[in-house]
Amino acid sequence: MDNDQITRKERERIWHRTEILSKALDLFSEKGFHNVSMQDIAVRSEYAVGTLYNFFQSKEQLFEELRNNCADKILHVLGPILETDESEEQKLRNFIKTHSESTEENLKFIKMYVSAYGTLTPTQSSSDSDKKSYEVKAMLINKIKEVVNTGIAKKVLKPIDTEIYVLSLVSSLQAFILESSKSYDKAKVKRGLANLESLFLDLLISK
Amino acid sequence: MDNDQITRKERERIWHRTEILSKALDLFSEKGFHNVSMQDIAVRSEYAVGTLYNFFQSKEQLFEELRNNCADKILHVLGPILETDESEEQKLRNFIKTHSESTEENLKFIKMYVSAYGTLTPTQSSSDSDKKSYEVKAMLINKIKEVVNTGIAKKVLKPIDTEIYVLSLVSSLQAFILESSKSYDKAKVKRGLANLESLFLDLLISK
DNA sequence: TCATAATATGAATATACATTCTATGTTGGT
DNA sequence: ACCAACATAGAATGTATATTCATATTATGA
Repeated sequence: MDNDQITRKERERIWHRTEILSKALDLFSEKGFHNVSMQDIAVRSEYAVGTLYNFFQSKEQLFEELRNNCADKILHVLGPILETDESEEQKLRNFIKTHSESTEENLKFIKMYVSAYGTLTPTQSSSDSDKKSYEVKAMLINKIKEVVNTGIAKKVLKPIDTEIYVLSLVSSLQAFILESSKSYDKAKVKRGLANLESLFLDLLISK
Repeated sequence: MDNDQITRKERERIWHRTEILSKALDLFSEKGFHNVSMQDIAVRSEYAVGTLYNFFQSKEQLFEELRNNCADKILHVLGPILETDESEEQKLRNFIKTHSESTEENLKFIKMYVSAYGTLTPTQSSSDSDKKSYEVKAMLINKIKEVVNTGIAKKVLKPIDTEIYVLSLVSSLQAFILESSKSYDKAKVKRGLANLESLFLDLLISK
């Protein structure tokens, strides 16, 4: 129980927290923020309502934590892909492909986010607690723009309107992921993403 | 006051109804379904809360009516564009271009819808009252698919995965409209749509 | 002008939660 | 086994807001 090592109690507490977060995420992604009550979360996570408040200040705060986790995870998975030393073309291909793996995990986040705020495309910062996940999204979008712009500057990609291209790419990926969540079929998702890839890459590569 | 002509009273009643609907639409599109109270609608429309219930059974039902109006309007504007006797290419171009006119009007609907359900892309019928607007959207998407497929069959368009193409086109248009709603600048919207048009048409036309 | 019907009103009621609080269990050290 | 310290429980409280309803206002036509 010395002070630089975490106690079992602390470990358990953290574990319980993540359990609650995980069940809450399931619920939020199924029904959306407003249609999930603390009661619901309590039942699903097999804790009492009061107990939830030992872990989280409020429903808002619980939700916010999920949102931030989400942002972190997405940035962590997708960010590095755009920073390798491969060609711009390859970076973009990898970026799109990766969505088939991160989908199962991130789908819930996407759904949750979308169900609460309506869109994943950055909008005027809805509330204020929103900030972090908003920044993360903006950051990611900027990285993609950068890759495309660099490619264009190097003349390995066709010159196009980067703004529109990236908006289109990102929204298409999101729509696709939401769409595939209906009937989850890994093979189908792979195929769809491959098609999306050739769709969007054809635009950038002169044959 | 004979029975086949509408009385002034009835006309007024209808007018009052649409006034309420219009103000409610403003509110819903600004803040989303859950963040607007009947009180809010009453104040904005300059009626008392109780009066609203003379016109609508419930908040839900009021919202549902707006949703259906929305679906009808969209279908009415965009449907015919896909049914002219122009070339498939031209139909698609017109479809995209038309978004710059219908934007101001439809933006509110889109925002309202999105703020309540998270996406405009058809998903599994969320509730059940959703049915109509769901069907309308599916119908529209099918029409676009048909146009693309016909074009491909006639060999005037390049063969691609229609499913993905249409999903991508529609979601990009929506994202773009939401995006442009931030800073409303008609010229910019036109330019953006022109770029989207060439983006998506390039994919279908072999130079 | 008055009686009646139709509308509109907003205070009162009902309901659905978020949040708090006290009682009850549980754990780990002695 | 006993005692803190801590964790859990779920009933009680407070609040926001959808919905109702008794009353007031207005319109209609004799």
